[in-house]
Amino acid sequence: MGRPRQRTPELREKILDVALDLLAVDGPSAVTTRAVATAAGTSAPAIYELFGDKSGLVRAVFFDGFRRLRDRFAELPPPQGTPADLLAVIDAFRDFTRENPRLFEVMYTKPFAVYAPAPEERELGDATRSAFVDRARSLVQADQLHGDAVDIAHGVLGLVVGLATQETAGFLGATAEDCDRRWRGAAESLLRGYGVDSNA
Amino acid sequence: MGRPRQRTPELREKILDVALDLLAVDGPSAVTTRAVATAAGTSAPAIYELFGDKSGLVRAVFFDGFRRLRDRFAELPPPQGTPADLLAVIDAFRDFTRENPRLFEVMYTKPFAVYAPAPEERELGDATRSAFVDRARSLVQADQLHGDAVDIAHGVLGLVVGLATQETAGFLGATAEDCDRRWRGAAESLLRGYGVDSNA
DNA sequence: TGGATTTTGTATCACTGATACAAAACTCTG
DNA sequence: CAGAGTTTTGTATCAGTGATACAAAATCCA
Repeated sequence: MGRPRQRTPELREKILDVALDLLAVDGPSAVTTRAVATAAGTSAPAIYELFGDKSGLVRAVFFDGFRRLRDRFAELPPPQGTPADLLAVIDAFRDFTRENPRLFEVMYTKPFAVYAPAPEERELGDATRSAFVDRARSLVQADQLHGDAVDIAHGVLGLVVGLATQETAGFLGATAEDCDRRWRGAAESLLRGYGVDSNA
Repeated sequence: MGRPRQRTPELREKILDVALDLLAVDGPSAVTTRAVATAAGTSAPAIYELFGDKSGLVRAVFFDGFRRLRDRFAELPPPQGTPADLLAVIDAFRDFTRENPRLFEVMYTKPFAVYAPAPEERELGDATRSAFVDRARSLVQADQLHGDAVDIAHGVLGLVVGLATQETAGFLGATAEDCDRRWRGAAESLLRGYGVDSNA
């Protein structure tokens, strides 16, 4: 008995969808509690009941971004045991950041002052690591790359995060050809460098 | 005649110093117009007279960051014509980001919703490019690296921005040794990879 | 000393995140 | 079927932010 509930898990998803949409279209400054609530057909306090506070909403966006990225990686063809396996992950990562630049920024930079992921949140949400680490490990075991697989994965992730940051900000190059060439050259060079046994 | 001026270029510098300090100590959310003005011994409208608006203040912080980074690069020993020249720039860049993590974020990510550098501002403020590009060009001419020097510089810059982003956020590694090893491994591998003539 | 002039800081606005609480919406009993 | 009882919701409000109009302050000169 009592007034029927409207602040359901379904409304939570609706709010999250609206937040993702506002973020993608008009950027972080458009994601205000009032704007999100109104566009979702409810009022601001619903966000606080369903997400705790605004940082909870941004956190949900953050996790959803990593879920989508994981789905993207899951569509990749099975690894063949060559460095091209890692190049495929790099390409998929880049495609994702070009299609979802604001979402990428929420995941890897901190456009919202109210939310910075704690290390454990980062690990939970980070689907990236395993895609990189698993392939790096296979390649190290196959003697195609040399060094610690986790170190290599962090290096590759560092490169792609940096290139994507520069590209989404418009500073990687003026033309698509410039950006393509720089992505490809850097990715191939890094893997080539990891392929050399520096202790040999 | 009239009331003596207080909103002088000296006060502008004072305000900028205060903003840099508040940013470094308490992060972007501590840089409010009131807090900066009070700490500088003036009132909020002075900021608007001297900087236009808050994004103007953040822009000044942005430029000051690149000035400091350029000074850091200027202290580097003269290039010797080996890939170690670029490794030295990479090390100096990393040192800078570890000593000024919030400032680095203002320069390369967008922690303030109100300010994103326009491409021409980025080029003006970017002392990074020439330090990387000049050395890359020398190494390409000396046949130590292969490819376009500007492309290589963008690739190296991408790597260091990404690694620094991850490190300042605490996601590059749990210990200093982890971070050191991953920086070194990635930097050396990338340069090693650029050293191979992929068209040969 | 007091008018004229320039500069400053206070008071205020719109908007944001956040929340208290009265109105709304429903169930069930007498 | 009226209305008490219960639960939920959205409105009204608060403090803090970026921004600005304008009265008060501070000076100079007649």
